Amino acid sequence: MASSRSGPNLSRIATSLGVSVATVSNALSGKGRVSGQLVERIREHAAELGYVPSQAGRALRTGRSGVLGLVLPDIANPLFPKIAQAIEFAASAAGYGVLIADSRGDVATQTEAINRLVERGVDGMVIIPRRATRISAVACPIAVIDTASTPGNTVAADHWQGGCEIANHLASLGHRRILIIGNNQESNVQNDRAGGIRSGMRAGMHSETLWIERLEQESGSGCPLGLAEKVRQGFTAFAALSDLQALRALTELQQAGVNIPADVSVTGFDDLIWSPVVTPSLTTVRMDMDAIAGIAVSALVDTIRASGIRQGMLVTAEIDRVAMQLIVRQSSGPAHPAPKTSEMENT
Amino acid sequence: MASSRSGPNLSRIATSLGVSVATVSNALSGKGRVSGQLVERIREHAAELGYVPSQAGRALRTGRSGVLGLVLPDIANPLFPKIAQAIEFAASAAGYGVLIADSRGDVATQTEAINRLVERGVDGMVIIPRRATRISAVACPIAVIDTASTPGNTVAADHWQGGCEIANHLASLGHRRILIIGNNQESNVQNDRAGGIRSGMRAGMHSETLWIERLEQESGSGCPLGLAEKVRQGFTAFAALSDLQALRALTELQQAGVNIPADVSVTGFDDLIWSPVVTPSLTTVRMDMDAIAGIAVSALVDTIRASGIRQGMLVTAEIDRVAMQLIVRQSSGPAHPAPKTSEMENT
DNA sequence: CTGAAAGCGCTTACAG
DNA sequence: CTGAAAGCGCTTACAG
Repeated sequence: MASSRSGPNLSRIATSLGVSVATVSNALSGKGRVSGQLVERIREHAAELGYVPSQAGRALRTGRSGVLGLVLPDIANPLFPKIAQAIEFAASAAGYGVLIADSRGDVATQTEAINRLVERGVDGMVIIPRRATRISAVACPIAVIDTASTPGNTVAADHWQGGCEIANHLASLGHRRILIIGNNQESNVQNDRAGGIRSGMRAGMHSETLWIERLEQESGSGCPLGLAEKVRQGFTAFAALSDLQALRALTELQQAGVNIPADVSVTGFDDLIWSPVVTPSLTTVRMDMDAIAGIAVSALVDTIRASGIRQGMLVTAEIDRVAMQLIVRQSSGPAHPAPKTSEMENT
Repeated sequence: MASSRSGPNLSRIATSLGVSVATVSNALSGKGRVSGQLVERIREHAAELGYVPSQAGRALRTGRSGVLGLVLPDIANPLFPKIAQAIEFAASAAGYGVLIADSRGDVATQTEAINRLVERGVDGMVIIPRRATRISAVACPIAVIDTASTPGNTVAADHWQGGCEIANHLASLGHRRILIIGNNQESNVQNDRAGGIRSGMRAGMHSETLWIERLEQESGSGCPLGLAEKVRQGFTAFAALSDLQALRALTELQQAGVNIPADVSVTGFDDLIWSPVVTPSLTTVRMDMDAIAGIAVSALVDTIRASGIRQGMLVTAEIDRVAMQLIVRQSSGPAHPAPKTSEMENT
């Protein structure tokens, strides 16, 4: 039994037109020298027949599949829709398809996911590594999107600078005591963001950092963060390292009767889908995923086009960190010395 | 220039072992009759050499790419991570890769996205159609995931029954006046959910429905929903048709000083990532995406394996609607006749 | 400007 | 049990 393609192939077009397959191929790809008239006739006929070129044939011959892999070790990440959309868009514009692979949060399976993609013959891949995972040698060019501070990185949002934006914003509103709320202390991204916030603070400002995962290990998953107590201690700004944590903070504070932004300000990171929709809408910092995806994909594509040999190599880009942009919404406002702020002095 | 594969191929293994490629192929696939000893030697050697079979060669020969397409016309949808993860998992377990395609919300480009996948030679595809889009004939088997009430459907969550679950839950808590909050009236999914809620209400219960998109067309995007006013009118339960709208309702009510669940209950749909994390955590209804994806993918794979001819046909499954499961969390509680509920009588 | 031919890596009847 | 051979659809030097 042979292949079971339904549509016509080059050979069918060729015989039906009384020319050679080579000529048809050349006419369709615009490569070889074919007379204008013939080109037109061939293209017309191909369109009539509904010719769809076989990727398999082309891939086998050229050694290129025209497909890029996207490895997302944490597909449950709420940023995922934006990432996937941006990568798919950039890849599609460059003529590539996108094959996804997920390691379901398991660090061990990341390698397996990568191998599956290699077996499927991807020409290259975009990897967003889980936490501090280092990517070992892979049989194709790879672009890594992570924090700029991670070594072996192709492109990243400038999370540190994003943190600075938040700190500046809060400082200019008059906030002096900031509670940074992160999820996981091992995350490079979250660490950079927190570092940026701290480094962007002005003289006389004070910050503490609350890591939710650590707290939950002691107090159980979904436990309260005790933010009302922090308000009593004089914190007037809650700077979460992701919009998910910001949302958690926002609702916990609201439930405790704290008014946002009259009493305290809340900020997030990433401009996730709910940020503009909650009340009050969330001040946050956005990364330009389209720019990042565009840089990663074009670096990858350049390498693929240039190299005859498919090697395992980390691709680099000219611009390797993309600025984040502050989006001021209603959840942040001027700091008013709270009524109960008497304790502020003695800490 | 020939193909630029880096690794060894069947021929290399064959000559290096002094056997034929056919035998190597048979040994590796376990198909033809090869002596146990030889099989072992071949496998060992292949592993040593790090042999990775060429999908392109196999695809060209068999006419099967081993890849499934996933068409998501609205990749920004917050359900997307769950869908993509579930499909990828099911496909991967069945030995298939997943190629994603997005039409960026544009109805017109849906067809284009589908065509791109066909050109890449997918063996079949899973389509989650945008709104009420009908899928026209496609050159490969397709599985459609939508509402059960949509004609031409492979499998779906039973959104109607999910609505009933919500209505039952609220009824048993003593709620009588329910505000249903949806986004778009054109959505089949949202209509089914709303219909389920209405049909699940008991005698003496009353509901109204608020469509956000329509409201925003008049009052501008991001406008308040006026829920505090609804509370004054005696509504004690707010049943959103998605967790995103539930979140919007929850924060708007909290901001207005309404206590949840003491004063009113809020419920959602889909168990999105933030549902367990907000305060109070959100009562919602979950669909078993793994089950749905499993059914869609296996129906697809069965058809692909069975049919020699790659035709455009809608695949059907034995189970075509999967029950949704109520998850009771803290945002819903017993209805107390509110202090200002005097108006309840006269409406 | 056009065509004949080779070959990418694989699988599958078929012959031995 | 093992091998020789054909052929999937395409592209690309090369010859004419």
